[in-house]
Amino acid sequence: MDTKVTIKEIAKHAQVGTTTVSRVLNDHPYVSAEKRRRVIAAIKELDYHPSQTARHLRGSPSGLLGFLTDDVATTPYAVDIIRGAQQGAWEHSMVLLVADSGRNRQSAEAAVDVFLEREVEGIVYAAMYHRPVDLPYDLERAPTVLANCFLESRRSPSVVPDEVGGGYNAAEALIKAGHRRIGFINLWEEQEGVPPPFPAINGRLRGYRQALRRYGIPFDAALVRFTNQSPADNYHHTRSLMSLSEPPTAIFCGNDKVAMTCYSALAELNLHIPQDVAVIGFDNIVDIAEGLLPALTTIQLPHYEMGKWAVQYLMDSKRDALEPLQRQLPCPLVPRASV
Amino acid sequence: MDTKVTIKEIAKHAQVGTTTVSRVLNDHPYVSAEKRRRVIAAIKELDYHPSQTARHLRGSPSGLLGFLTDDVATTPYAVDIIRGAQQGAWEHSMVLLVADSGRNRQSAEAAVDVFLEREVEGIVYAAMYHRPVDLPYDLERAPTVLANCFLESRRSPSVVPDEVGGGYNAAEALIKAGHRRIGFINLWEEQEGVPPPFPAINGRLRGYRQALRRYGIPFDAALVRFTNQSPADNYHHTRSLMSLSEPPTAIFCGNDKVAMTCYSALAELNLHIPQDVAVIGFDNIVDIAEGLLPALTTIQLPHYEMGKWAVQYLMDSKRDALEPLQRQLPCPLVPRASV
DNA sequence: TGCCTGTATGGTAACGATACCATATATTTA
DNA sequence: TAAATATATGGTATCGTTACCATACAGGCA
Repeated sequence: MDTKVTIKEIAKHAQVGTTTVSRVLNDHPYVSAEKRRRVIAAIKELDYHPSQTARHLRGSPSGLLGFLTDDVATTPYAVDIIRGAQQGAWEHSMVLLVADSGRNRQSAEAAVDVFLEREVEGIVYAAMYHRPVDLPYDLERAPTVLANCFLESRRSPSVVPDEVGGGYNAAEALIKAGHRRIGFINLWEEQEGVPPPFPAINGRLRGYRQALRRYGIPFDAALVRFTNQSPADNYHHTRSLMSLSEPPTAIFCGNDKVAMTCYSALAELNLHIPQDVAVIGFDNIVDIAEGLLPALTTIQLPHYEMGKWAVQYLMDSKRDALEPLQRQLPCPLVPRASV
Repeated sequence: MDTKVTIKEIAKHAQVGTTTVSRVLNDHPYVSAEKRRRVIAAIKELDYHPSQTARHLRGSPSGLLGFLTDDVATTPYAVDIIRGAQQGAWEHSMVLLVADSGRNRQSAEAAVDVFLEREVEGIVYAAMYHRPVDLPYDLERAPTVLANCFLESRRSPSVVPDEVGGGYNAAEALIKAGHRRIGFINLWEEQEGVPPPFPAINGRLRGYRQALRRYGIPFDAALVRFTNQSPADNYHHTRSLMSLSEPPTAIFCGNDKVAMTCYSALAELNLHIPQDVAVIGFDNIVDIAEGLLPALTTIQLPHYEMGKWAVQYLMDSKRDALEPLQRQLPCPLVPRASV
């Protein structure tokens, strides 16, 4: 690189003082048209770019946001959170600094230290699946918004998917298509025999029940299953549901992967989708949903929106303390051909 | 936040000069054990963190790397490139600044300007699928490494998947399992009737042919198909392959999505995988590959590795000019149950 | 004893941009 | 016409850190 060009050289080149150059750069008044013109010409000619570093040292905000994830790579589209955050940051003329917290608390602390050394104006802590988390650093250290996760204590603002609404939307879509017996293969993840606190599981079930109630359909526990998400288990539950004395005419699958196995199981039974049985998924893993035949109707998780919201909220409440608002974003229906 | 604590306060608190504090911070010699102890104590007590901004202004390198993507979100795991880059950066004590280039050249230029204003030490330009690109900014502006894409001119170093090797690996896995008639449903993407230059397509086909040649199996053009990637077309080609007078005993699918449709088509024909027909995919979209029954044997794209390599190369050749090395990383076999 | 070298220490000028202050001229108002 | 105000302009201290310089004193050597 050539030696970087500074404001001084612009000043010399345009035959003005450095102050005048600074005034032009920041649109301050009290610069004659003639000098402004000369300065702008010099900037163009020398390809000058102001140093953010110097600006920041002088007192301007850093223009930096930290984005910290747990790197548990589960569902691939969760990374849309980062795209949303990036977009939000861009709209506020901010840049995103990303790090992942690694597996241990120590390297997470280190990542936050790195953020703070660069004086980020805020941190988005994002989880790859919706769950409660322990923040791996002291909350006081920087304004923080949680995305796709939350603190049990609710002391930080957070933005998460409205799982209840998503479950409701799924069930309602099936009901509106005329179904009254709706199987539900919900997710499950044992942890030492204790029911997991994951909002996806309980929330979607509550939404499912709400929809039934709303449309006057009695709840039948036999229709609700829990899968450990192995294809074998998904398969088993589909078969089991369909062999009930009064089998469902529609199946709400806990996620698109379950739906995928469900398709195969139904195909083996020679049941056609959606004529014989309607199927609805959850997550909108596009590769799966559009790859299946017929294409899978499913529910979208608002990953992109959560990332964007988190940054937005961080920016909006810049000066004030951060209200620990717990925001839920809708999980809309993505209608395709399976209902 | 409290007013940030500076080196001066540490100096006062430890009753030494600022220079001594700086020396302790940077492990310079000529500090007595006693003063070193006092300084370290003061740093701990006041929770001091040095300002990277000031350091950088003073002349240290910025410690920043820019990561720029085209945001064409296609295959979800491509974002592993960013994880790899992040990991690589971390290992070099660098931080990653991410931006996406937006749809148009203009906003890409703007993103690069942002990078340069912060004096990134290098830029990784990553594409979401393997292809030739036009760099949306002037190469001279910063040392650049391309990941998952390349310049036609090859003037910048780049790291891409070894598509030929991947195709070879897939075909070889099938051959080693005893298959001699191997169908290949390759990808295709028409662009005004002109065959696309995408390396995935040509490379994998070449690999497939190499493997056949290596094992003395004659090439049969009837076994090679091209799909526009719509489920309908994938389906059609599977059926068509299986209705040949001498149908294949194994099918190499251009990607996992194709394989997914292939599974359904074979199920309808009452053909079992892998007993009747073996299937192999490409991409290792885990949600698909592990969700299918039987689990799909496939080829892994080295996304994570490309990200990491790009950063590594950028760092290794920091001082010297960047040799325009064109690196190919292997696409290894991921054996599961479908072969 | 005088001089060098090695150790220890702190003052201060940079780095690049901006805010404050001082100054100078032009324009308005009493 | 004098005074007050608006417009224009540049010098310089400052942000937090480090490099350079100056200083000081210890011990080693001739």
